[in-house]
Amino acid sequence: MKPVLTNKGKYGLKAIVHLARLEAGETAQVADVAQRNNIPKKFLDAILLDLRNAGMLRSKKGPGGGYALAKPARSIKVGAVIRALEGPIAPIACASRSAFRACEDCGDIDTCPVRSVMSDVRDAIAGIVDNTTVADLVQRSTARAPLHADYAI
Amino acid sequence: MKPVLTNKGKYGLKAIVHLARLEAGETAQVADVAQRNNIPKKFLDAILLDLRNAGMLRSKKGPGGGYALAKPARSIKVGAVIRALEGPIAPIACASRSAFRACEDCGDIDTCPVRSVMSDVRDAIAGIVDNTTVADLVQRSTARAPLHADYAI
DNA sequence: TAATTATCTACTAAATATATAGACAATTTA
DNA sequence: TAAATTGTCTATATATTTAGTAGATAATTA
Repeated sequence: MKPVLTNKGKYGLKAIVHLARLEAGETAQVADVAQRNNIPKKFLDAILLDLRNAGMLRSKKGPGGGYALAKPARSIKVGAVIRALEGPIAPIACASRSAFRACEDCGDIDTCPVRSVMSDVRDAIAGIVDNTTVADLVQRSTARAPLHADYAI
Repeated sequence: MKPVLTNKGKYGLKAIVHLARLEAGETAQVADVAQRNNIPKKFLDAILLDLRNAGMLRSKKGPGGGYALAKPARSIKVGAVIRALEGPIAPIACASRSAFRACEDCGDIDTCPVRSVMSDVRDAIAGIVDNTTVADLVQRSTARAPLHADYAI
């Protein structure tokens, strides 16, 4: 298995977490997001545009402009970000729900053992990415203490 | 996400299921496995060699030779086949157990939200592929009736 | 010895990932 | 209105990976 999550997806997730940390009404510029996260600026341009076109971000041109979330971080699923930037999450097209396509070498799709196990994998991946939100990522990246730290002082 | 399971892995799984269906002591030749599964013969050569070197198959040269499983199908995990042919299953190197590698752009690996969620994804994938054996695949590809068909005649 | 079958090395072509360059459009502020 | 700023769009370039092919070599059997 080669890069399932490419740099594009990784950069996009890092950037949207960055934006989710902004105060309400605040915007961040691409150059700043790029620098703070070690992302090539021009590459990030295209990534943020994809996320904007997917409805997750809003943008504003000109001085004082920049990017911000278009909706609450808790309503943006990690799976949506990944699908917008990388396409379907299924390990193989014949196991995809959103972009199903039969293999040319496959005789009977209903009894294909590869498709069977890869469908299970697809569901397992979706179970994680569609039940984790950008807000969850913000919380994880902020919390440096172990879980249940609220029991401590 | 691009091809997580490439043709190499798909062909390898199909081939090992083919071999798992053989009678005990029987072997199959590469040309036959290739033809029956619509796999390019030369490509399959390299794939079976990898699986052999990983200890899952045994081979014999000359007339009457061929390939066979080196151990019971129920002891060969799908995850082992995939790892042998495609490398680590983690979606990103920083979330891999067997081939961990930090991202160059990552500041603090312990609080990286991308690594956190991708580690969950890795565990979810492993939960499937390391709990499914080649014997399971044989069973699935044979059973055409719905589950619990044993209640029917 | 001849036929068969796996094994090994090298190479090619196509697709994908990872950017970079530069013009253009919108907005703000002086 | 002019100038600076910032996002948007199109095109191009390079490196890596995938997917496969070609051909020689080694082992085994009949």
